[in-house]
Amino acid sequence: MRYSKQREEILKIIRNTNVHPTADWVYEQVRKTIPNISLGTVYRNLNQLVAAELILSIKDNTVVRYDGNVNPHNHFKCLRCGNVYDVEIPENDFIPQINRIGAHRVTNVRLELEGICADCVQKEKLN
Amino acid sequence: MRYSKQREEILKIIRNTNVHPTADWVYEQVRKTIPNISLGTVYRNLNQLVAAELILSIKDNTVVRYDGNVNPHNHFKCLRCGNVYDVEIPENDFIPQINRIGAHRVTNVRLELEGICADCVQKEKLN
DNA sequence: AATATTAATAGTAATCATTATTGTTATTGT
DNA sequence: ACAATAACAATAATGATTACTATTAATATT
Repeated sequence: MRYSKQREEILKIIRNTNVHPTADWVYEQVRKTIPNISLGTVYRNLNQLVAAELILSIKDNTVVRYDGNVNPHNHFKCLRCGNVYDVEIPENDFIPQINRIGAHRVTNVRLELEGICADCVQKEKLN
Repeated sequence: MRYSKQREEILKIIRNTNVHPTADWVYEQVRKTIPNISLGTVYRNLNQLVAAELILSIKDNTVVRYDGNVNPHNHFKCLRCGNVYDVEIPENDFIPQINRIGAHRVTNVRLELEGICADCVQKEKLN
C-alpha cells in the first residue's frame, strides 16, 4: 500500500472523532482540506484501512460506520438519538459458555446493545 | 391489517423453512403458487409481518433475512457455507452483567455468533 | 536527477437491495 | 349491492456502495 495524502487525512479524521462516522460524514470532513476528493476515493480507502486493520467497520442498519478504536470492544446504539457508543465488556465473563454452542465451532462473538444512552436518560428526567 | 392470500402465502413459506430466507428467496418461492405476484408486494408484506411481530428480521451483510421463529434467540452464521442457524442461549447467564453498562440503559441485547458450522466441521474432518 | 512503472486518484457510470408511486383490484363494513 | 379503502402489480426512484476509465502521483531503477 503506497502513501497518499487522501488516505492519511481519512485515517486522521477517523482517529480524531468518536462519532463512528459513515463514509459520507468522512467525505464531508475531508473535503474541508482536500476539496476535490472523490467519494469513491473515500470508500476505497475506508475499505483498505479496514483490510489493513487500522480501523474497524460496524454495520448500523443500512449504513456502514467506521471506528478508529481497533481494540476488541462492543457497541451500544441509542434508540432515541441514534448515536453509537463504544462499550468495554469483560468478555471473559460470558465467552466461555458460548464457545460450545451445539456442534458449531464459534470463532467470533459480536454483542450488539441497544437502549437509551446516558444523555437521553438525563434529558428524559428533566421533563 | 386486512386479509390477503399473498400475505398468508408469504407467512406460510417463512414458517415452513429454516433457511432464514431473503426477500428474493421468498419471492421465488411464492411465485410457484402466485405466479404474477410483485416483488414490491413481498417486501411490503415482509415489513408488515415484522411490524406485527409475526416474523423477525435479521441483517446479514447487505441483505435482510427473515425468521419465522419469534421466540428470543440468537444467530450463528457459518463463515464457510454462509448458512444462518438459530441458537438458543440461556441469556440469564450473562445478561445481568450487561444491563449496567456505564450510565446507558440497555433494553436490547443481540449476540451475533460466527464460526464454522457442525456440517462444515464434519466435512473438514473427512479431508 | 531523469525516467519507467504502476498504485492511487477524480469523475462518473453501474449495481443491488429496498422503498415509493400510480393506477387497478379485492376485501370488508354498511 | 355498493362505497370506502387496504392491498395489489408494475415500474420508477432512491441511496449506499462498487466498478470503470483516463489521468496523476508515488516509488523503484537506471
